[in-house]
Amino acid sequence: MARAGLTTNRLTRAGAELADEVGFDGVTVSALARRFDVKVASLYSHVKNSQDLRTRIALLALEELADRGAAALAGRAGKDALAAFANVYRDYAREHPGRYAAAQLRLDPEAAAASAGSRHAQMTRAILRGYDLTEPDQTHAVRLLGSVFHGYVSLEAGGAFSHSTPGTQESWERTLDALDALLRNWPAT
Amino acid sequence: MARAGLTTNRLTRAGAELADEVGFDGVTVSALARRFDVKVASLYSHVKNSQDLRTRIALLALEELADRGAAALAGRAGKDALAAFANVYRDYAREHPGRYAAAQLRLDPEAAAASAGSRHAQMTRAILRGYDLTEPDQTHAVRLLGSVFHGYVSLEAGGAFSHSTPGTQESWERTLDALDALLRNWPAT
DNA sequence: TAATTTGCCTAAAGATGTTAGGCAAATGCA
DNA sequence: TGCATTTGCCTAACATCTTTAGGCAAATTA
Repeated sequence: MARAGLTTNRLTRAGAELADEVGFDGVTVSALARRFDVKVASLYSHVKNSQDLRTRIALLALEELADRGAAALAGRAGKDALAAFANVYRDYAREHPGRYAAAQLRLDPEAAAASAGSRHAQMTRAILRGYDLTEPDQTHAVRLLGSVFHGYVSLEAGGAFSHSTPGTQESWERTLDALDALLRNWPAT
Repeated sequence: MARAGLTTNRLTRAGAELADEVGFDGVTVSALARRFDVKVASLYSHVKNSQDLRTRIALLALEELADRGAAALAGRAGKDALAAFANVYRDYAREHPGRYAAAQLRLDPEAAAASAGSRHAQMTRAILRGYDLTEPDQTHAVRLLGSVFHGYVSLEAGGAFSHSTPGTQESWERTLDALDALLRNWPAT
C-alpha cells in the first residue's frame, strides 16, 4: 500500500489551511485525515493528539505573524513603522482568519515562552523607539498597542463594525492616527 | 418519575455557570445534562441544539454586561464615566471568564441585531458626550474604545501580560488615562 | 538479500450530538 | 372528582470525533 508521506510539519501546515477554510474550531484530526485520504489513527504517529495539533498550528501562526511583522518594520520608524506593523497584523487576520484564531489559543507557559509571542512584544517595543517613552510607560504603551491591534482586528472579524458607517478601513486609519498622536503626547503620570 | 424542572432559562443560566467553571468550550449538552442529573436527550425539549444553547448563553452575557454598564454610567460623565464603564467591562470578564468568552461568540445577523450588543455601542457613544467629538470621529472613537477594552481584557485573560512587570492593574489605569487624554486631544483629520 | 525500522492500517472503546418514539406526571376541563 | 390532553423526561439508536493497541507491508540499513 502506497504511503501518504505524512509529517508533523505537513500536518501542521495542512491544519493551518484547514483552519482558514473552515475555522479553527473545525480543525479536527478526522477532517485532517480526510484531507490526506488516510485513516484517522495514522495521524497519531505524527501528532500526539488533537490538542497537540492545534498547539502546533498556533505556534506556526505566531511565527508567521512575527516574521511578517519583522519584515514590515525593517527600515521604518515612527508612525510609518507603527502603521506598517499594525497593517501586517490586520491583513494577516483577514487573509488567515483560522490561523489568527489559532494564534489566540491559550498556550501552557512553557510553550508560550518558547513561542514567537515574545518577538511581538519586542517588535512593539522597537516601534516605541520612535517615540519618547521611558519605563514603565513604555510597557504600558506596548500593552495598549497590543490591545488595540488585537481588539480591533477581532471585533472586525466578528462583524461588530460591519453594519454601520463609516467603513472599517477609515476607522482603522483614524485609529492609527489617534495612536500616533497619543504616543507623541503620552500623558504624564 | 419525579421531574427535574428543566426550563430554557434555567438551562441557560446553568450553562453560564458551567462556562465560568470549565470554560465556554466545556459547555456541552452532555455536561449540562449531568449537572441536572438528567438524560442528555431531555435537554432537547428546551433547547434546539448545542449551538442554540451557546447562543442563549452569549445573549445572557451580553445582557448582563450591558446592564452593569448602564448602572455604572448612571450619574457619571467624562473620565469618570469612561473609567467606570471600562472597569465594569474588565471586572465582568475577570469574574465571569466563561460568560465573557460566550459574549464573543459570533452571532448570526438577526440574533446580533436583537442582542444587547447595540446597547454597548450606545453607551460608549454616551461616554463620548463628555468629550468634544463629532461624526465621523465619534464612530471612530467608539470603535477604538471597544477595541481597547476588548483587546486588553482578552489579552489579560489569555495571560499575555502576566509574566512581566509592571502589574496589569497599573497598565490598565494608565491605559484609561491615555484614552482620556486622547479623547480630549483627538487629532484633526 | 536479510534484518530492522517506520508508516499506515484494522479494530475497538469512550464521549458527544441529535432524532424518534414511549410512558408517566402534570394540567385542564366536564 | 374523574378523565383527556399536554408536557417532560426517558430509552434506543445512529453519526461523528478522539484515542489506544496491535498488525502487516513498505522503506531503510547492513
